Amino acid sequence: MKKGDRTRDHIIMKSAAIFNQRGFAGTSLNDIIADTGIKKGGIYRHFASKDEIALEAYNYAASLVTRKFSEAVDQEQSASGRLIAFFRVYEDVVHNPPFIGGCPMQNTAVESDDTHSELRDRARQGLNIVLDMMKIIIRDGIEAGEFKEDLDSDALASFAFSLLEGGILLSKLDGDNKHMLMNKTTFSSYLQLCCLKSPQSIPTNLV
Amino acid sequence: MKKGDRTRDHIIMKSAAIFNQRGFAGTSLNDIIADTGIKKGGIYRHFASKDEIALEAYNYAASLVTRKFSEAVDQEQSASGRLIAFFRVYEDVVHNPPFIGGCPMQNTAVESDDTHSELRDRARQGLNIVLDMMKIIIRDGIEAGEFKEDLDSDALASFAFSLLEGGILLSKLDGDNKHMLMNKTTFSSYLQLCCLKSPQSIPTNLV
DNA sequence: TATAAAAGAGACCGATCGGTATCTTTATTG
DNA sequence: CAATAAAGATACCGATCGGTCTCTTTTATA
Repeated sequence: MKKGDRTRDHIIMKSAAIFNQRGFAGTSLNDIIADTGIKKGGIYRHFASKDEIALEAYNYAASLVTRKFSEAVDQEQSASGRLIAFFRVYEDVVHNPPFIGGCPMQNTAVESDDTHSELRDRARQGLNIVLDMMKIIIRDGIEAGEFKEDLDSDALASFAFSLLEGGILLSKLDGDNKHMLMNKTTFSSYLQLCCLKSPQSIPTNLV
Repeated sequence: MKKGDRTRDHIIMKSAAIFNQRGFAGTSLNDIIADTGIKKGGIYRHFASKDEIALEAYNYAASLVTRKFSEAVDQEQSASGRLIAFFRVYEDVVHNPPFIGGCPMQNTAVESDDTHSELRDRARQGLNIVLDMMKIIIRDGIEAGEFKEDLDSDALASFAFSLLEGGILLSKLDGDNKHMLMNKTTFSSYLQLCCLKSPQSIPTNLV
């Protein structure tokens, strides 16, 4: 690996942390210069524009969080355990998030929604990656007989992911992990009471 | 009402729409000048700084959404109906949100989380206002015998609001209201199956 | 309606924005 | 180790940033 490639990676990693905390518009090249210790001429040797840095930075942060999701999911055997694993990744979002600044998809989505179509598209990709992970887990759970057969995998995936992202929002804003933890608990009981086939399942005449 | 006060309100209303779409850092005074038709000198006669405009703009947008929440809640009699009413306000978040640009609390929270403490404090106030509204509804529902007595009002309020905010995030990013609608449906069935006391309540030995 | 006060336009301020061109230094490779 | 290519620093660019000042116009009041 050449020197230049290492520098490029260094810039991406550092700027990802800044972008994820201050946003695209809220981050200036001087911020990146200050954090990387590399002057403007050095930075622009590796990137054509601020946009290119931001796109690469998002990819880096998002793939890192996705990897942590995968690792947490792989530690669980049951489908419900795997769904709840996503919450474990963010259980200390206030002081120890999987990536500094919180969820890259959330931060990027909210800012770029009405402003930066390229970044928004990346965030949309990230959304679909996580939703697909969840849907596969749910369908596997149905096939394995853990979940009820008429379970709507799309609805449950959106439900779980919304709850996760909403919990991140509330806990970060409040400076207290309690919202995340309560959501995890409530979601867990929802899975047991409404999604499991047996033996904790509720009578079918009530569904 | 004097001319100046009307102008001030006009600036607040217009800039609230811009800030809620492009964010604080992503909005320049020239954007506000372009949208209001008032030149810089005219604007700075009514506000001391861009920060002051943003704070007033947030107050305006947030109070408007809060009013729509109240109106929707007031149309329902049951506690579960009132909780679901919050979702109705955002049911067409993609094309017809209660305020252009989406949820002001969400947009402000995500951007100002690590950058602008004054704006973050306003967003935090907004969070607590909505959570308190929900908690009151839930406690009233318990007292009225609609909800089970051991229901955790804090947990259910965080749960409902997280789901709402997460649904807004997913639907806006995806450009499709389906996430919001699915969340509303799933949450509705959760209320019926896990929160109602009777007659739809589930057997107590399963709770 | 005269007059003072309020409101707004327009020019201007230094600082910073993203980005480029040139020159020096550092790695890489024959 | 020499030659060359890669990498990075420095200085600079025009544009725009938030904000101020002065002067004109409009509004409200006596």
